[in-house]
Amino acid sequence: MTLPHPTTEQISLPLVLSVLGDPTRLAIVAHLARCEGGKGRMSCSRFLALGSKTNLSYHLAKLREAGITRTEAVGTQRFLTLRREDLDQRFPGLLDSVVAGAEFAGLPKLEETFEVA
Amino acid sequence: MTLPHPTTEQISLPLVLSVLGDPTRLAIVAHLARCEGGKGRMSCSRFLALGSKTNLSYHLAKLREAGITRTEAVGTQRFLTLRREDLDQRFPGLLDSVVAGAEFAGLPKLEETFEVA
DNA sequence: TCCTTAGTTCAAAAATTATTGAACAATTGA
DNA sequence: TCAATTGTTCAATAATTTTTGAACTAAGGA
Repeated sequence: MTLPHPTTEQISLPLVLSVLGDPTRLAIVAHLARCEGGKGRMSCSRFLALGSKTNLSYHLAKLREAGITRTEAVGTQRFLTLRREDLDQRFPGLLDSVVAGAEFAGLPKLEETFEVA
Repeated sequence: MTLPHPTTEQISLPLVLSVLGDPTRLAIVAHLARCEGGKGRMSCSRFLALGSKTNLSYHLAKLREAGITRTEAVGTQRFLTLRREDLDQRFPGLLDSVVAGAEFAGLPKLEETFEVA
């Protein structure tokens, strides 16, 4: 069961910007970038502090559809990773500046977590 | 008659991102950045190809309120400039990467124009 | 003064996005 | 097998954003 992701070339700048413009989604991206040097996989449930299960599912789908995150299904869980390399290739410097700015944006903060699996 | 602009510190990242996420507004910003090394002043009417007078007024107000552009009134005209220094200070690298990405985003293109006044 | 130009404001309508809860599916563990 | 966990989908609602046209303001020029 593979979820649909855009290819690197399909990633659209206006879409990326508007998807990142939502505080909940920006907090998710900032958290992914902060944890394990931005290479971490993280299950959706990590983000439950940011909203209901349903609403989170909606926001995470937006991130995936915009090409910002990759979602892999493992069992009943979904693991999220930042598509850092794809984004850096397509829009050099964008993710870094957004993540840096997000640290001071007063977004909902999530605890640092360590992903074992 | 001075229009309200946020101070540099008031510029909010999520707001900047969502305002730039609209293709019309992104085209305006890309055009401002392209002309005269991004230092150009440009009257609103330069952008009429992108929409009606009323609609443009709406989008330009969004850009101003987000702190992306500065609008000065001169007679009946409004001149727009990019707030490049403020944005660079607040979110280093963001504007450059957005403008670079916008060149390949298939946005509505405006003619290069030369502002005399 | 009267007209034109440049742009805003307002209210309504249209369109899009976000949020919710109920129902569902798939996996995992007891 | 049964129950719990993880998350999705659907339909409805709420909220926000975008677009439009009519009316308006404020200069500037004839």
